[in-house]
Amino acid sequence: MKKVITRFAPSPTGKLHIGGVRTALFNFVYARQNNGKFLVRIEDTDKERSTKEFENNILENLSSLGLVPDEEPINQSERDEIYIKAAEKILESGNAYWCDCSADELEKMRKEQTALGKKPMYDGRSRNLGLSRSDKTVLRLATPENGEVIVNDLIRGEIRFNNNELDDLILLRSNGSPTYHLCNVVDDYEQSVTTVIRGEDHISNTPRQIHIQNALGYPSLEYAHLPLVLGTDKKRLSKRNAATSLEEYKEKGYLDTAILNSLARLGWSQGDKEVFYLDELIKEFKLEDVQKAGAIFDISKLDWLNSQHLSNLTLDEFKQKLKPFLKNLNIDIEAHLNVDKLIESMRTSENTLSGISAALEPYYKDIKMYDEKAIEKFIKDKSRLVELRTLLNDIDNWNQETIENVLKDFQVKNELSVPAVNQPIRISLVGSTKSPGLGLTLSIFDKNQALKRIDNLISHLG
RNA sequence: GUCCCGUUCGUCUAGAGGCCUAGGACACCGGGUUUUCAUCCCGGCAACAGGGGUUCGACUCCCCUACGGGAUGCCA
Repeated sequence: MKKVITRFAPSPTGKLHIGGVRTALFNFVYARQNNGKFLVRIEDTDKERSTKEFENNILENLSSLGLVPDEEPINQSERDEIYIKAAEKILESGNAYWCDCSADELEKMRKEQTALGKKPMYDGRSRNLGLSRSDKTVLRLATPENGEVIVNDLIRGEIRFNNNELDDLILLRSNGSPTYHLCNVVDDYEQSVTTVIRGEDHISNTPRQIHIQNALGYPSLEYAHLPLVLGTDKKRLSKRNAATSLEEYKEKGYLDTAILNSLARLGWSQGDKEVFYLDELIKEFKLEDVQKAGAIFDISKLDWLNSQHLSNLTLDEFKQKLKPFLKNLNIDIEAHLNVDKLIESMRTSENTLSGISAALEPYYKDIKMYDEKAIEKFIKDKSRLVELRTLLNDIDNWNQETIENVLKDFQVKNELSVPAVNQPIRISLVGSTKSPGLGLTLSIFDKNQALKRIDNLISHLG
């Protein structure tokens, strides 16, 4: 049995895309569960659109997710020689020919075909012309005209294509540079790739690539075409309908593990289990069980998954993850008297780290803005607040239990409703009516801070 | 247009001819806990695209239609 080798082959024409992450993940997991290798190959043959910046973004993000390739990634842009050699081999074997059709001519041809209701495709007009190489000729593969190619797909089974549906694709451009199909096939062979796991949008490329393999005498590969990740408009996820780059999700405060989890569950499931970590995926994932239909990426499921992954973190881990998000708000996470108590009581307040950070802001900084509606509803005049301040000021033993008892006594004695007592204090402390239990919230601040905040609200009321 | 792939609750999915009165999760709605918010717990709503076969029996198998997506580049 040959060692399984998978690869993720992005072209660096944009930041690491969430759909790309899923492709990489499935490649990684499949390699791991077969004790094989996971490779990354940068397909930067399009010199116009490829940038080093994007390449670095892809590589860095991949490794931050833990999808680390087992070998140093290679760049196709540095391997022209190998591809050209392969192209020459195909030419020598008689399976390729030079074609001098201009862009205009080809466009005209396609228009005519379309007008006749035919599939626009190169008609092979230069095939038997015996042209030789020039700066105006491209090298085309002589695709078999009859018969069919069968793609054996791990997810979809056999897919058949008639050879007469396939036109003679370009191997070498007129400037001599190799094209995607050639490079892709050659590198899969050169890197001993055994299994190609990629997006469904490549299905129709597969028979063409198989023809190149055949012309080169390469062994056949295993294929798995993944359903596409879709936006809510049912079209492939694009900037038009959602955040597409991994970076954007990280910046919003989604955990790597949660992102991976939600991507894995898109198109695949295992019983009733929803929460997965990478090691569990490696144990339980089955490529054959992947769904065939495209799947809409639902942010609310990610939100929930994120909350699950967040709650599975220890307090220390959680604080580490939160730290940079607070820093973005100019907050030093340790700059609070009761950091651990505060963070622990607030960690379920929102689903994302950025959301939690925002919710934490009033605990670290003075209240900039009070919820005026809440003030209107719960604070008729400041006299009660003044009264409560005195009450709290008299507490010597400043802890949650004592505070709660004092407030309860006051509330019962004066026959007041709980909100009538609690909400004014809460608004003083955090600016709104949202906070953990009041005794807990008060004890998170020290007595002086708490009284100060009450004073601030009193003076705000004027 | 042509070729290819697909189609179960709003969304992700379970379902390999009787186990389906179609299960779970998210979302949503209602209730409980917290007399705030969030968490948590309980409950509810909600789907086999349509039509033909095959079969004693079809979500499951076959065909057609419809719809959706992908591909049709000297992009990858």
